[in-house]
Amino acid sequence: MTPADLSAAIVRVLQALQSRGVLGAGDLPTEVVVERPKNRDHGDWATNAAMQLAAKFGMNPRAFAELLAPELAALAGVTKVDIAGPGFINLTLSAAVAGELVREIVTAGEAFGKGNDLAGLKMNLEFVSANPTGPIHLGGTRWAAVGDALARLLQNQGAEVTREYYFNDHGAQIDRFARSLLAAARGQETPEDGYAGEYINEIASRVLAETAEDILALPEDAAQEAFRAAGVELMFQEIRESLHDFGVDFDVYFHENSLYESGAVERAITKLRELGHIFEADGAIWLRSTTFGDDRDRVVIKSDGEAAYIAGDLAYYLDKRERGHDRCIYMLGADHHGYIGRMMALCSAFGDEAGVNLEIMIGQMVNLVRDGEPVRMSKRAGTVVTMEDLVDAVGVDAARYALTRSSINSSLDIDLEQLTKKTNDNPVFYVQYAHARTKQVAKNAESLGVTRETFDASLLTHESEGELIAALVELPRITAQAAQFRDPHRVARYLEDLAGKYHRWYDNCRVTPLSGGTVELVHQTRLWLNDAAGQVLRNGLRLLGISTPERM
RNA sequence: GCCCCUAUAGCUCAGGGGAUAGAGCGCCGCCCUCCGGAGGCGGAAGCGCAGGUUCGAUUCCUGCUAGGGGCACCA
Repeated sequence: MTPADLSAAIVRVLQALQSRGVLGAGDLPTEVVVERPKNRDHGDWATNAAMQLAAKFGMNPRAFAELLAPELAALAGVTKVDIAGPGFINLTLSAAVAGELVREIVTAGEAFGKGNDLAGLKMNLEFVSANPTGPIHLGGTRWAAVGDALARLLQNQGAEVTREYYFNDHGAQIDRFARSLLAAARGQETPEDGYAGEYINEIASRVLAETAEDILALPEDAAQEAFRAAGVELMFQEIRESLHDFGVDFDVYFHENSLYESGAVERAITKLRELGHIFEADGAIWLRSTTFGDDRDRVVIKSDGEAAYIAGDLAYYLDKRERGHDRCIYMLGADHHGYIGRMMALCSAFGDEAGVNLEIMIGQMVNLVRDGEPVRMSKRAGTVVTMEDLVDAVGVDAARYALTRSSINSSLDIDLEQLTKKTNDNPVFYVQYAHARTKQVAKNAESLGVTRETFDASLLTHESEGELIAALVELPRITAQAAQFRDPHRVARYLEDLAGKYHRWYDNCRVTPLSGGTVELVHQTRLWLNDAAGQVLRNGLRLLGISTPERM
């Protein structure tokens, strides 16, 4: 019996009480909170239903609980019902009923933990979208790890997810990039507003080496254009490779430039004009975004005839929607929070529902720390830490895990030296080790003749077994919640907790008999529990995009 | 000036209204007579300040303080 089952059972009891007239008229909830009490003495599960509902029926919580208790005690598998504190109802289940879940987990296998909260929804998740003017650094690496995990979580709830990367290959910054390459190729100093760094020199040399014609002999404009085209392409390849090595592959790499080439920008503006949200002033074309709560109207086409950045955003959003995406999620860095107002406004301007069809997640910064002191990252000083640097230092799993286990609302400090020197400190190993241990235990058990022929849930009576089972059955709730709140870190924290419960169980309950002992039913049954733990750890790690080694 | 995020143990962080606030690392003390000690057990140690809502607030609201990040006809 899962907590969800218990919740449903309690609701049925409430309905029965009402239909018998024991309970007066009033709306009943469709589910009640059933959770694991912190204190083990309070039973296996607890509900605050009486406290939540008593006032509605004009009763005090304890009296309400008294009404409910005998009915709950009569449920199959419930061995004890207590009323405690202000009106908590504590339930204790028989070991057999609790343990039966172990068989369900093993039977469900990889499907355990899946849900269908988002079934039928087509979702577009845009993340990273770093400019192709340099390698991906720590901030982008965070979104890569979190975004990919979130995509997995949304898919896990039945959504059809498109992972998308918006590739800003249009505009002034790209010109700066091209000029920087050209200068580097000529051995000149970096332009005032240009990009510097070893990678600029490398790309400049590669462009020279891989282009047949002599670029440097071309007129200025043509030379710059040649470096722009080839340089962006090389940078793009590098970014895509880094991401791939990081375990993140996008379904769509969308080129901003294509919006201009295809006329999509024009179409988007025309559509908004028809809707009455476009006006002209001071020689520029504006979106009247203040109609939709933005704090100022936005220039779409500048007075010099060039498109402002938001022009691309308009066309891009429209394009996503026309491709059939019900929900468009943008993951942006904290430096883009001022963006939310205009983005929501453009969503509304198209007649969509802001916050539903368009959703923006703002993630805070990643800082580099050394010996507890913040390290100022500077492109010029060459102290920018890239995705590749991080992976080289700590490996993909540790990097992804470190970036995923915290809420994106918190800024994150990464101490590269600490992660480099003492990788054992990283909690990912604690979780992966637990998984590897389940594999090793199973292997030993099999070699000692412990089979899976029999499973008798009533034998799982040790306290650590009850704790472990209760944690295992939480996976579906955790993954559903993580998807709903867009919080992959909940899965990581859950796994750490689960790993601890598994290690504790391992220390208390042997799957294999002591030498000289005989294999008994309890050993076979525990092998099932061991398998279930391995399965849940595996399912959880996969949702985070972390590997599941069988030995470490 | 306005906007966003944050403030929980020595450190890095969980905790999306419930009972005695958790984990990892660090510190102190234990456990190798058996499935991996990358583990387990015990201990010291904490909700920035002030109000409010609630039966109940670390959680929700307001103000204050502190830290981080933003406020373009840049992209």
